[in-house]
Amino acid sequence: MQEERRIAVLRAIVEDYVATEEPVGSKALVERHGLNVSPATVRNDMAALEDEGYLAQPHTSAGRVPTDKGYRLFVDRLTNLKPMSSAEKRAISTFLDGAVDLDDVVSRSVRLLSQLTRQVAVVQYPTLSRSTVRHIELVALAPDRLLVVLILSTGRVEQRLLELDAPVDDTALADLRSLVNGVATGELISEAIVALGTLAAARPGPAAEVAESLVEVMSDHRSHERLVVGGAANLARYGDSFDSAVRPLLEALEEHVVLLRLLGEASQSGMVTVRIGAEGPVEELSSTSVVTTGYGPHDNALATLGIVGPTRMDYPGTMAAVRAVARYLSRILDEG
Amino acid sequence: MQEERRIAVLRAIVEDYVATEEPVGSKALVERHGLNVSPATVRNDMAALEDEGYLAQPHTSAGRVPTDKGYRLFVDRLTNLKPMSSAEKRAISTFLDGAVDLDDVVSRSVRLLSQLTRQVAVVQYPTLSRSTVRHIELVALAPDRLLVVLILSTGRVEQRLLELDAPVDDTALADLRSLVNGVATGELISEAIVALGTLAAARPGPAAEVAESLVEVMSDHRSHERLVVGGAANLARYGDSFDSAVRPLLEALEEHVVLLRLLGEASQSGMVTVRIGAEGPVEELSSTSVVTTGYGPHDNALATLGIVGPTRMDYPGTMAAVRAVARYLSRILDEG
DNA sequence: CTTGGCACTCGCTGCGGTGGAGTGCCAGAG
DNA sequence: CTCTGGCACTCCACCGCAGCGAGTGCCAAG
Repeated sequence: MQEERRIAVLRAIVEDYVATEEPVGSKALVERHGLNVSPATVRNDMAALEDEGYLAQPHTSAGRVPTDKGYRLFVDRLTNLKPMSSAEKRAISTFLDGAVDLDDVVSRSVRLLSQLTRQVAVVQYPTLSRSTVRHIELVALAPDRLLVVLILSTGRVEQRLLELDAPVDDTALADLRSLVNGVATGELISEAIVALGTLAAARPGPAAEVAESLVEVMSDHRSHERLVVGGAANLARYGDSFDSAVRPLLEALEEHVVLLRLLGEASQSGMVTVRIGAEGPVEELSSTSVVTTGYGPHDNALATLGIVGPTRMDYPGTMAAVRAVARYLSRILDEG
Repeated sequence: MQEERRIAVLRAIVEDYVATEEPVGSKALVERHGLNVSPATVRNDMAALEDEGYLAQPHTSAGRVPTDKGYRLFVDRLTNLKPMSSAEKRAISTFLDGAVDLDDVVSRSVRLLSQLTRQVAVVQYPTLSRSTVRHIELVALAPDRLLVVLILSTGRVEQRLLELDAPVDDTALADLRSLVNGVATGELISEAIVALGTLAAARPGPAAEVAESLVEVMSDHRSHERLVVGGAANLARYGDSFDSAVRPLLEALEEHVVLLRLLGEASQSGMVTVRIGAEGPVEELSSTSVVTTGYGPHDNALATLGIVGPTRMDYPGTMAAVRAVARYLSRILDEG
């Protein structure tokens, strides 16, 4: 079956190229991998793969290099990911088990992920939109200044200062507190926003002010979608193609809005998504790949995590690492 | 006065080298700057400056390059910083005035500073240790689970979950709340820690637990000294000397502990501190300079901000930008 | 102390030649 | 129809070499 062998050749080329960073030729291929055919045969296959757009040569009479389409096929045909070694598994648990709060969990995850994959890691905070309101607290800093504190089921805490039009006394504050809690506690964020909106319309005065402030906090895009980036030092391994590749990437990493779009569509937990080169939505990052997956308690993905790296990367290993961290993280959120 | 001219020569070399990134020779020097002497004279001065360690040549028969010691002298002899253009001044105010809370102020400052200097900017959060306790709030998530919220005079809010040994009811909670607030509100963090410590010793039970938790939050190093980094994309301008210079720098930027040591000793607000090359405490960063200054309300420095960049940088401009941002930031904290 | 002159150093650039890895194609064998 | 060995060909990467030019150090004169 020559079709099957071609896939094997492609796989071998991808593996070699990822390992050596150099165009790979027919002779070296048959030697390093146990292909029981001659170099000439492999050459024919390579020519065919090139015609179909899976390979490219930097210049005539050089070895072949996978194209984005080639990586795509390689990833799609990937049957089983490189399993985590027991050392790696141990590293994951010792790394994450010591975390004390949500911030800590997230920042540890970023470090872990960037170390495991030796790439730039990105972890999004569990999104508000699918979590529920655990409690709302109002703290009087002055008679007409409130601190509005929103506590979510994920352990996330958001707060905001609110200047009231008129001062309120302690009993009025207690009433307010139980009012907004009665309306919002236990609800999904999306539902709480609606409920507080109607409350604001129905009860003008301080209640409306507080409710509006809460709605603002809940729908505030910035706090909605916070994320943490780590492992930028791994970019130093790019070496060549520096200004063209690293600079836009570094810029994108600081533009969290862009990053969020990058993580954007990655779906349910369990499924690892790979975006190769120009498949992504950010044109400056057309020479990088993004490996992401969703995570969250009870297998519904509250947020996304993943890595960004060169298209020439160890996909099986990276995908396995991303999946493993996401699973462990989900488990932790389950417990907390 | 030949001594004076030597300083002028050094200054001219530094300026040219910073601008061109290339070793500068005697002829180009007299042309570009209005030195009314011949190249030969300059050559003599350069040889003298090299003997004294202020200059170096990459190789025989190349131009001269300033040494760290040369930059040091240049900076010390700096009488007046490059004034901010009115456009820059406008940029600063429009950039910072829209900020809504402390997080926002800090992150905007980082962006601003990195854009003004085209270097990597670092801004430390106003330190807890010199700020005071504005309010403490206890929120019952469950009968035996409290959320302890600490609000500081800087607007900073810290929170922590606390599992109690025994459940407390609402009235007991109110008592606890007024107890800890009575002891700590209005105090400096350092004093509040002491007061809460004695409270914990005197009143075992839930009060002690709450007090200990608060002490922990207050002395927690991690929350103590948070900082934000921005403008890493500017590292792309390093171009050459890549792996040797950028990689350790990127690593240091993620190691906030290291960065804090770097900002460390920078003193009162108003004074801009410059650490050149190996003068700093981090040996991996011996080819970079750090320009920092303190900032905070009422001219006492709560925290430090600054930039990290190559020793070959525009010191007058950078120092002016750092000072300008720090002043503006201090003013904002004054008002808030 | 400054200046012009002069010999010298040495990195940078462009050039041709060579070696070798790799290819494409073809004819023959299974 | 597929695989294989052979062969001619193509280029890139590497090397050594020469010429150029910017820059220096030193010296003797103003």
